[in-house]
Amino acid sequence: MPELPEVEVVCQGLGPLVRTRKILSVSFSNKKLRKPFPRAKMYSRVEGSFILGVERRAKYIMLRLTGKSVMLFHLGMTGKIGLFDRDSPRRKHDHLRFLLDNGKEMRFNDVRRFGCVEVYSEKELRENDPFAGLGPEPFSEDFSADYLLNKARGKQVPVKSFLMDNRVVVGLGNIYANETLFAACTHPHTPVNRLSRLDWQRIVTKSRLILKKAIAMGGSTISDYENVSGEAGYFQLELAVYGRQGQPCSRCGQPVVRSVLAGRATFCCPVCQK
DNA sequence: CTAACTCCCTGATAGC
DNA sequence: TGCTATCAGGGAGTTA
Repeated sequence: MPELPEVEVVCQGLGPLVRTRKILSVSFSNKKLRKPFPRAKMYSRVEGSFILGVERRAKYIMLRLTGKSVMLFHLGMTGKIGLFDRDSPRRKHDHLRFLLDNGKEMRFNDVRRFGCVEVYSEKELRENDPFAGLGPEPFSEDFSADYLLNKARGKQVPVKSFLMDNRVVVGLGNIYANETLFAACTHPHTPVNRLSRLDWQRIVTKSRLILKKAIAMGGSTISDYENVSGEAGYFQLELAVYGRQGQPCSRCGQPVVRSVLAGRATFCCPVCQK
């Protein structure tokens, strides 16, 4: 489900709903997510704490808590966070429930269980940074044509796989990597060492444009993404190539072609993207 | 080292 | 109706 725009929309929606709220108790399902629940830390660091704020880093949702604690959520492919009345019926695949001091419950639901939840103290965060090794945020100055040109030196990975690599840049997943390359007129299979500084500049500019627009439109709902209020996004209506194999390219009318790159569905217009 | 492949898991959909 | 195969927004780990 969620790439940078979807995670950003969730964070923006969640913040006002939970900021200043106290977490009274935590409940777990009997199935583990990608990693086992950090139960001990949930009881010692999360229960009884207040939520100070919600931020996004890469595709993580970060809740800052009193007591110098941080709780991280990763939505994986099908993770969802929502606010519900404490007595409302639980849904299938609700794996975590946080009872708040206003009668609401924050619930983490994840069908495929590729998501995860972690709890850190600020000290642990500094000493054992879970974000170490991640590349820059797409909207940061560090994400530049020069940076990419340098990072790509001597590598032959296809540019689409490169953009989806967290160590290169965070937040771009399969949808937005495909869309960025279409907008930048760059073929997804191009080995990265063949791209010029100008090519990279186009990629930087277009990726930011697309991510920004996707955030403004509430993200892309392909099958089941929804924001904290259970609403779908609209950016899927704007997708130029993702999922559109056989349909005419919006620029030249030739059919969009689907291929597979590193096991991921890849879409491009072989005429417009060189 | 790089790049490709495999696996984690459930559910929707297509084809027989 | 029901079976089987394929595919899905991510990412970590293994293999050649």
